Amino acid sequence: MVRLSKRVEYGLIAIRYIALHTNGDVVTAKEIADKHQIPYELLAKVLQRLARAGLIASQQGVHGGYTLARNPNDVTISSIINAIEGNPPAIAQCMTEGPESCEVFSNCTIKSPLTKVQANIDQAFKSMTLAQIV
Amino acid sequence: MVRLSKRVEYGLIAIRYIALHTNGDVVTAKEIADKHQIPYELLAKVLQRLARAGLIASQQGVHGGYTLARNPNDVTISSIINAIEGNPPAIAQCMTEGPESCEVFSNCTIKSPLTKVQANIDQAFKSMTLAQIV
DNA sequence: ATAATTAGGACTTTAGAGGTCGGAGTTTAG
DNA sequence: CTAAACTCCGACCTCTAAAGTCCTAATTAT
Repeated sequence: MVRLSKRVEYGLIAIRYIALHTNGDVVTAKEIADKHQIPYELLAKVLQRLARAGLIASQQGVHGGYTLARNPNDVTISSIINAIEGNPPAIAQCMTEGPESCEVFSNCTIKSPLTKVQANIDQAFKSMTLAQIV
Repeated sequence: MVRLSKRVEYGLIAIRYIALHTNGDVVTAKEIADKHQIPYELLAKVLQRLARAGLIASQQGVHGGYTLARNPNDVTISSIINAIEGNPPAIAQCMTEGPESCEVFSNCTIKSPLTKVQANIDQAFKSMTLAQIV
């Protein structure tokens, strides 16, 4: 419960690695997968999402790979998760998908306190940047 | 991702309801299930766990049911989750089950930052009590 | 041309959450 | 002393979403 997905774990490991190795050179998906023993195919897709979100820059073709696209201080953990998952981390469905997604919304007596807990958690993810984890 | 389980949602709704209705009378599992339209069987088990953990008191037999066993100020959201799930909410496996549970632990480059995020989240769950959600 | 890379859709597998069932133990009422 | 209304609890089924795999482009340096 309240676990981060593997995709997010892999994404964090990967973007950290890229941040540490962006010195002119690009980093390939294969390299990251090998070094950390994580499934290449899955990692590749995570990297693609990070690229689409503009957090990392991709270069195709031979000698292609990834580099960091932003200042590590400007990349929050929250934005990384958002790029990978498509929505921010939420402890309840109605917090990502709105009230109407919850069939018992009107019977739900705990949304208000949960919203506060959610705000705390949001803060935890937003207050940490890539710069702090390299 | 990072969702609370239904069991925890039901547990929170239930213990809140019990807290609100503990005036000499007991509250039955059926009553809570009906009022909130949640599956009776599942709720029953959640209540049993809360009882075993000493958060609520159960009385068996006809006219049996549940009452609150502690002062609402002494019951944290964290302790409720713990009672229901068996372990505290953790964003990564190695945080509940220890380093050896993670087969890539030595390759994991993000445990230290994640531990900090985890601490924040723990705090969010510990700092809110049942008294605050009734 | 070809080899190395990213891009991305479709598919299969797996684990765990959610839910159900059946039966046993406990207590009060009649 | 029996029946009814409860809690208790393990075993089981089901369903979904996460995790992982596979296949086929598109791109680019050599």
